[in-house]
Amino acid sequence: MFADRGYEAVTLRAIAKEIGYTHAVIYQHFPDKWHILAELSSETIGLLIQNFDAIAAKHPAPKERLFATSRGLIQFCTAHPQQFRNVFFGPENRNGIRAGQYINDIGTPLFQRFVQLFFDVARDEGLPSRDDIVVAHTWWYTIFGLATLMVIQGVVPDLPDQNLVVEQTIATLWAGVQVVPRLPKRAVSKRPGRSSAAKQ
Amino acid sequence: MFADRGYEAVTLRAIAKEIGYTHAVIYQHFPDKWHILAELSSETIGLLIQNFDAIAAKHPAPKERLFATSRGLIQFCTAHPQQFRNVFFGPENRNGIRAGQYINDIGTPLFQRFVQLFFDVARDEGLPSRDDIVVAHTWWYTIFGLATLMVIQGVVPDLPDQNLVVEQTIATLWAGVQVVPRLPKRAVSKRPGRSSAAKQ
DNA sequence: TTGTTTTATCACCATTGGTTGCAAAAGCGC
DNA sequence: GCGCTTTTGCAACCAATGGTGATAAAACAA
Repeated sequence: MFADRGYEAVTLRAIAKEIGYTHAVIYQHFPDKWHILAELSSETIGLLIQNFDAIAAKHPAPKERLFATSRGLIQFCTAHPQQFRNVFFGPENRNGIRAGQYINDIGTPLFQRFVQLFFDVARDEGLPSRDDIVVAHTWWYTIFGLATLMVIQGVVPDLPDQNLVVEQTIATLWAGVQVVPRLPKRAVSKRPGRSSAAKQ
Repeated sequence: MFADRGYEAVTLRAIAKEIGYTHAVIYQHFPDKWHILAELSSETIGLLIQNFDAIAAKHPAPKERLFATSRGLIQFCTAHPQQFRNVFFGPENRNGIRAGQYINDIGTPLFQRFVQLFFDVARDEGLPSRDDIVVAHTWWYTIFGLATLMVIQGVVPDLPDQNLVVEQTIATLWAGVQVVPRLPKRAVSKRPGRSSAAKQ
């Protein structure tokens, strides 16, 4: 129901009616509404990890594994857009924690798997990188960010064929990491402009 | 107040108290709570465009303009994280429209500016691209997605220096677009796996 | 049959977004 | 100043929501 109508639109009484109970009974299983979403989010991330592992298992060559899992992540997100939104961009509990953060114990392994995968690629392909961990972040952020934008509508209008953008992104990333330019050690704050570097 | 505490946490009565009125008075100026956010979002996007133009004006060389506006977008987003979230990931109105979509008339110019900028870069630098518009999307999505992940906490744990990731991303993108590999025309659906290509 | 624990419900609460009718106030022509 | 209209603000109210006991029914154990 959360996936169909969104978290806010689903009322506890509606859930109760769906399962043939009164809404009060739900509080014997969950401390509050938010924890229902947290439970579901945990399952979603579990599926995401399963998906990641299944794809990785099919591709022994690291480079192909990197490509396939990157595509797989995006496919998974666009296949379950509302779940993805609920997990990472959904409501916060009274402590300002989102479900994705709350179950970070589960989410972290996914990211760590990816970092390991990228290290494998760097070794196997002899990538000329020095800061592999930063480059790994770059790749991951790019893919994850792309998945996000494809799931959340209205950020960018008139997007062409999504698959094309995904492939172009991966191809561009790959071309980029093969060169992996030395960072220019640029000083952002060199210009005496007004306040920048706000860090929230 | 929305920027401080978040949309849901701010009650209309709290707003009314802040301005020294009753909450009923607000409905003489806005049809509902959501439209207050829409109005503020409109201002936010206006600032974003101003910011974009100001940065662009300072950099006559297209390549530097591309770099500077890319950094500027991310800086703006991380400097106003809650506004950014409210605009693009905030609540939907009863028609399922987010503020960012609602004021798309304002948001679209920003994207179009960027596309034009990228075309300038491609011409000026003699980029070997064929599908400039797709590559432009790629760059834009990557930067925008990166900004998103830096604003929404909890998606990726243990991020290293944010500035480093930004610079690495831009450098990688730049290295990539200078090569701009021919897309492999990969057939995602070649493998007979189960349902993919879900398009929401 | 007893006593105990689980399960579900009903009635209730405070708060929220939103509406309505009415009175005070502000404008305005004179 | 006076009478009239329009604007502005408010108190009271509404329905719905998340959440909370007190209590009764059911299940279980002896």
